[in-house]
Amino acid sequence: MTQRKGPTGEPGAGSTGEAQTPPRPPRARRPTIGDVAALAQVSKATVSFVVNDRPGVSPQARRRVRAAMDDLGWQPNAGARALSTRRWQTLGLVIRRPPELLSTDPFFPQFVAGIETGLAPLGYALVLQVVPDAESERRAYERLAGDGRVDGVFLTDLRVDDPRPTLVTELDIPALIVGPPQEGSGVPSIGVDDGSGIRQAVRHLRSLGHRRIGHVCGAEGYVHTESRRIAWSEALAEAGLPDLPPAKADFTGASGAQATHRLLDRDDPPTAIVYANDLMAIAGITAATSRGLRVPEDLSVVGFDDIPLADCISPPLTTARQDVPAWGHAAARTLVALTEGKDFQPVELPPVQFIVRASTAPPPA
Amino acid sequence: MTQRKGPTGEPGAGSTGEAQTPPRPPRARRPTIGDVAALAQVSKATVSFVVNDRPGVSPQARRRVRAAMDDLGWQPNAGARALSTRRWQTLGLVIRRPPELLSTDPFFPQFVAGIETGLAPLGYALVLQVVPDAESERRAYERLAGDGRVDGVFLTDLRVDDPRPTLVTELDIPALIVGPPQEGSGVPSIGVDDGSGIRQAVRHLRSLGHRRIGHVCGAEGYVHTESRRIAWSEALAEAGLPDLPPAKADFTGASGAQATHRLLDRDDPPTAIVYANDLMAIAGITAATSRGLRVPEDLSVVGFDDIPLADCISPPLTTARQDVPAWGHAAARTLVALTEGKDFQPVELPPVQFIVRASTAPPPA
DNA sequence: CGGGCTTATCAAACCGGTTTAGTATGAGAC
DNA sequence: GTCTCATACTAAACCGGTTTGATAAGCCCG
Repeated sequence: MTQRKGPTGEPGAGSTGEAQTPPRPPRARRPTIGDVAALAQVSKATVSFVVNDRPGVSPQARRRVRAAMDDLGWQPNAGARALSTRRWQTLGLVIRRPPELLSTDPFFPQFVAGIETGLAPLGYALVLQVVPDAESERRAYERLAGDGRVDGVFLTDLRVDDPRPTLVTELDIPALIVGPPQEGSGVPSIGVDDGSGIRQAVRHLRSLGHRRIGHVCGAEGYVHTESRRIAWSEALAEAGLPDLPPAKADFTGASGAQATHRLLDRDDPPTAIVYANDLMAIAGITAATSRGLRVPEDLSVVGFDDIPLADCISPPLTTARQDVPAWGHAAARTLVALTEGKDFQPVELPPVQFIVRASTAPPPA
Repeated sequence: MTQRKGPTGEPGAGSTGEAQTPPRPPRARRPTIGDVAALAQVSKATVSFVVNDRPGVSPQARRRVRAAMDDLGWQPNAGARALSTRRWQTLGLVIRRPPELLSTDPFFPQFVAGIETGLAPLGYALVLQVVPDAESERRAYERLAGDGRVDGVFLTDLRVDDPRPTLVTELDIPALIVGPPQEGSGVPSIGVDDGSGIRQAVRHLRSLGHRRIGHVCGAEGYVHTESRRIAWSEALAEAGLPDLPPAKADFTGASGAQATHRLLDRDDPPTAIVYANDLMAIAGITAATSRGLRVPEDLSVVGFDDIPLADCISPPLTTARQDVPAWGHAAARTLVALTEGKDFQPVELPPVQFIVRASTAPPPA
């Protein structure tokens, strides 16, 4: 836990009791393009041409410059370059999550990893901000856009009537919505139809013979909460099944358990429940089991996300999975293209995959 | 999924078939310090003094400058400022994780959130890189340090004989190890003693009457895998309990289940198992149950992390929890201080908390 | 009323790159 | 031998801030 200050201890200093810390050696000045130019006996402009692969440099000069770069271990300074080119090679991601949901959501780390795979080969970096509330969120975007720290921003976890599409338009910064398109917002979007996972779930349960299929919603106000609820509701109608009121919850395990109890307390309890995420589904299994129900014999359960735990529990969870890293990858490439002034090209993403495990079975007779 | 191009549709364009996209309006030039200076009728230097709260500006001038800033909505350009001050106000975090572990680990998102709470008030930003292997990891640090994009870097998930402390010393960039101190590395560190959670677990099980307490390790090569294994081993010795060979695993659910079976296949199977993380512990419960053992009556199980699911499953998991956001917060403040040339001050973190739930009980008679 | 001293202000240099406009060189055409 | 015309190369301007050194103005005092 203590820092070694390098090999040169000061033997006398210790006994004096003074805080006589040996001065840390100043950070070495890094070489600049000027140093490289001098060593290679060319002008700064020539060095710049070489590193940016532009024509008009003789092979000899090019060699000398490369040698000088290697010699000095020079890398162009990102700030100086950004100042000239007005291109930061950096994208911004602002995540607004209540702390209690942060470590539960499998989306965020996978998405970030996917973004990286898209960004790294392009030499782009990602600046990340995690904010607790709407006000900090707005400030975060304003700062990112205002001080020119990023070339573009992602908009994730859209809410209904989200102010951010308007905000980024005002801030005049390239942006990409990660999720279903927001008609009329003017902001391009990239996302998969996650309702399809829910529809597959309902069809799967219907084909097993279920007729009363409940739904436990995610946190209110998110578009992906709504789209999953609506997909469930429409799939019921399409299958000619009776409507049930959806049980509100908020993606947390505790809320999922409560919602499960509410559904099972009904006079006509569902024989199957489709949850808006796996965490609630697993909590729901536990809740049902605690009431003496067996899963899947008495109650079928379907989750959403396919978290790593989904097949480590008993019974293994039937759920829907999106290829989140691929999504992040595509989002990164799309936003980079947008910041480079290219026109928006919609991208095809791998569809949501429905995974049947052992938490679903025919309803009790 | 398609982009609206603004309210002015071009009615004729559609039928021609040409890709006659209306030219996107160029991004507006943002105001510069010069614009503010001109509007306030002062020099750029005076504006700079005002924004940086330096003395030597009359109240009148100060007012005029502030008014002009508000009028134009000016924010200093981060790159230009960084170029002059050589301070980026940005920290780097490189995460190297095999993809399959990325979404399982509760540490990473919480830690990032904690970093943010430390960084945001200081006006600092975080650039994040996620890399798949050692080679990309080294390149990531070299790039971050070399192009001056960050003022300092975090080192997380240290491995035994990790090359990074040496690397950051060579790269001459402020760095902070997140985890137990690496003696002799010269790199300061901040971390809690996570062995204490394991020791508490062993003592807890011992006091319940257990005598054969097994351990399922994390992925090989990580210092936190080793420190947990060693803590378990030492705690056994200290409690006068017989040594058992640790069961190797890699933090994944599948490996945890396998390791559990190996332990339970022994002639003298343990009556309690301490897992290096919750995911393996939960998979272990499922594995044990599938063999007809009851948890906790026949086998006690202890996890590590306290993931949100830990108390949503049956039985709720006894586990150890660290205050990861606080850790991230402290790490951020410490690294910022380091980049500002201040001396390293070790920080006291809240200790690991041991949480007793229902997955532990006295051993069978 | 002139000299010393503080305070407010600004022009210019600087950070480290990119880009532009212009010069030097040599080959090829006539 | 001169007149294009590429091609290789460079000096200088520029990006948008910070910082330095100099100057001007105001004040107090003898």
